[in-house]
Amino acid sequence: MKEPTTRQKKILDYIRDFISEHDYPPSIRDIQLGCNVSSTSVVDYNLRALERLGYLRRDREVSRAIELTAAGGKRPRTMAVPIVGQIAAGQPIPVPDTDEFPNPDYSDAIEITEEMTGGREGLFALRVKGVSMIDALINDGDIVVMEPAKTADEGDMVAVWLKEEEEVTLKHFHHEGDKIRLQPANSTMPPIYTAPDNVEIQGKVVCAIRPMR
Amino acid sequence: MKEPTTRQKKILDYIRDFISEHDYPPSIRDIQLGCNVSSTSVVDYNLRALERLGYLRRDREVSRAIELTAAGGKRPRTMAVPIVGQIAAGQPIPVPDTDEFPNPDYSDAIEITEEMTGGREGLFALRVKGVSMIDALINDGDIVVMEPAKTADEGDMVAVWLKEEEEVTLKHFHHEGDKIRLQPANSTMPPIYTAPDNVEIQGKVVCAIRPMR
DNA sequence: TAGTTAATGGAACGCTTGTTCGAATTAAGT
DNA sequence: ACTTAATTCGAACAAGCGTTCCATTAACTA
Repeated sequence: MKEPTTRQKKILDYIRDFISEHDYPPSIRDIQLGCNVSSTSVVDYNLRALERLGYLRRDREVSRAIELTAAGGKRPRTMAVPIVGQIAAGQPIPVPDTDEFPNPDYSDAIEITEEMTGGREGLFALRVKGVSMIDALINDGDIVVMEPAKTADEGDMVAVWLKEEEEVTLKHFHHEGDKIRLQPANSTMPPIYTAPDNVEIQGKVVCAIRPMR
Repeated sequence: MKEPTTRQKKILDYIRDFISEHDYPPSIRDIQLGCNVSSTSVVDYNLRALERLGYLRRDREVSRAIELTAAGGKRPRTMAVPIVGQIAAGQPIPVPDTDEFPNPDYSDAIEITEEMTGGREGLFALRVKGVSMIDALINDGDIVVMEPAKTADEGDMVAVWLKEEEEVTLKHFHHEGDKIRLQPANSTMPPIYTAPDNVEIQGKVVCAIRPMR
């Protein structure tokens, strides 16, 4: 792709900054002033060039209808993941009813970039209570983002409810013969071997986040 | 806070959807058409009400200058944190030269919501190499977001370079008498006691993120 | 040197859009 | 029933704003 000129780069940066600050795009005359361009027609000229190069999109005849594309540095999309409850060793995790979406109105939520979610839908988050997940390298207060799931692929990190032990745990999921091997993320810790009908997969772990207070 | 009326809720939803679709806010007449309102003045009237209620902000006399606030469902702000290198036990962490900002043009970056950064500036991120940070409950491949710092407050989790041992470690920082106590996040692990002139603080850990492949 | 294309300036035109005003309608309170 | 406030309407005004046209300058090519 052909590179934008110095002036076009400047305009692109200005649009980026303007949107970041105002949450709405600049007008042509805003750009004119902000980039020391002498005429609106020059701005229009360069915007057309940038549009042709694929850095932005415009709705003609509509004021401020400038939309930056990915190449132009579009703001990444995020999604609000509701924090639906806690996860602790002694109780199954609360999996939200997907029918209730999209208006669960939970008290708290966390924003995750699409980069993290990988486009997955229906995610929910749990706040870790206690240090029982320490072998998954997950601490008290951490937040785990989960995807509802009943089954898992080899190696997925999942939240499983162990029926016999009556506890939930976060482990990497593996088949091993006619048993299930649940491997802690901390590879120095020993795995758990158990029968398939003792494990109930409650969700896949999408990512874990540890905010420092 | 007083609740918006049915019509105002409808307008709010319309604005949200419009921005989500177009990446720029609607004009008053867009809202008029989209919400089946008979007059632009009614839209203006209700926008004023919504503004007074704190659901949005407007720049007067500027077209499409509608900005949704948090209450109104504003898209959260994010910042791109450059991944400037790796963190491993055997080498000091690469702290970026803050003078180079804001155009380091690193190959990779991670988007963090302002909710995480707490408004902090100049952050950088490191990819963890190896399992040497396991006592900080941080695994191989995790990403730690850091804030440049030469000093730390009690309890902060910091990246410290231990001169004598010639290694970097992530610990909670505490003063204890004339010594420094470096406490692992995993409270079952023993702390390190060392002399103040043996520790060189390289940055504060803002948060840790573990994407699942 | 002449000719072509890219880039810039300046100005004016006309649609877009926020604003305002008076009046009508409805809701709420006394 | 009367008053007052809250909403809605329709219309018109004025500033905002994208567009267009023409002239000018610079860079490149034949």
